[in-house]
Amino acid sequence: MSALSKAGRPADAAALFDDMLAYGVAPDRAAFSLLLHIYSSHLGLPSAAHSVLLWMSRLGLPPSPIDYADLVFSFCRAGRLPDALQVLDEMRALGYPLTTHVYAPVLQAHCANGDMRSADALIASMRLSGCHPDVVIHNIYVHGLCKVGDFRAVERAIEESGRNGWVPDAVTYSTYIAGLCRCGHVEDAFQQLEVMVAKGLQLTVVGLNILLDHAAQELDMSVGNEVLERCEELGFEVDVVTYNTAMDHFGKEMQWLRVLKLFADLLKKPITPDTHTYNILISGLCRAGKFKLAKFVFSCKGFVADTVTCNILIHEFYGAGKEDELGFLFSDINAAKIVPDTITYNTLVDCLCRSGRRSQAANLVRHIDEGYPAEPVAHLTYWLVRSGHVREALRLFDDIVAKGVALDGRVFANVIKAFCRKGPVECADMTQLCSVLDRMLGIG
DNA sequence: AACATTGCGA
Repeated sequence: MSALSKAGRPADAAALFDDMLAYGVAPDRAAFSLLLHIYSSHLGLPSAAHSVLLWMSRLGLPPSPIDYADLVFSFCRAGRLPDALQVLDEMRALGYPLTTHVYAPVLQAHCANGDMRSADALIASMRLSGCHPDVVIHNIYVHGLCKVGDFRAVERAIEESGRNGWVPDAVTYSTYIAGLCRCGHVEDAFQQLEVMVAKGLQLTVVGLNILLDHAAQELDMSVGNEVLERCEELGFEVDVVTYNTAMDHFGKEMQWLRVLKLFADLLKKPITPDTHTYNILISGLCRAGKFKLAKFVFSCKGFVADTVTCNILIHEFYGAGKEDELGFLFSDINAAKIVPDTITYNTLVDCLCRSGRRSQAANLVRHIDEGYPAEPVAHLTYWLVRSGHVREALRLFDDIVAKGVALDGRVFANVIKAFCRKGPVECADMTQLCSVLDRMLGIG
């Protein structure tokens, strides 16, 4: 079981436990612990893990503190905070030690909920119970503060770190810098970069990529053509994402030659392009009108297309009126077993509607998945209303309701958006809008 | 136990 789970086959490992029972071999404490770990950490099934815990207790094999910690982690990751807190209480009742490892996922869950009051309370209770919050605990906390945009509190936490017995590390500052970027405070982010460098700390590669990404949006990237070389001069580690980010920005500015040059540079370095790289390249080539070259890249050896590649190509080829050339794509989709996602369907609906093929789009939406998934329906509705076919939209709603599918809020939002887009000129539409909204609210 | 950036649709 251990070997299978380490080889990335947790489901097979769990099945092996059943085999063991079937052959009459009685599991010992270690076997139960392993099964619990597989359910909680590898398969993300906290309820199953919990039943293993009850099962072994009943057999007189007391679960260890590590088993309980696994369970806490698993409930937190599944977003089941109340269950996690209950397990925590059981641990307290049993007199098991509550370590930072046990508290970390709970704190993480509070932060993910944006509930910083509970996060503060948890850290305070850790101190009271004699479990000193360490760097990792504070890094989780800082991430939570960044998420809610409370940068003053981040400053305060770092300032008080000495008194509270922890030392901010590269993760602390990388988290802080990424958070500042996400809120558009790129200037402040660079200031923190200086602070951390002065302390002898190096930004993580991911942190660097985030900073570059946001800096490129603010600064004039076209001047900073040699940004990547400058990075390497400064000793920053550059990876494939760094190149992808730069290529994407030049692509958005329609500087196709620069995109190609960066791609060529990348190939010369010991950096391997990934699917993102090729997708950025393909979308850039299409937008530059180089469809033949895009097709060539698609068929290159070593490039594995994914759903996004297909979404890009569908969008671009339809936009250029070249949809009959998409045959190469569909033969490849079947070969690679690429599964269309909701964006694929949304894109197809948009493309069909844009070229006036409303009934084809309606037919598609009717047959996706179980029928009438929310997002493609919302896209179809948007186009029907925008092109003045409100009656068709109403008929669509009837079909959906008749099939027993509920009208999603996203459909509702797109109806309003489409009417707004039409503008105040067509006053007659106002009564139409009201009748559609009444229908959706079930009062018309 | 922690930080997560790049590609598609409206």
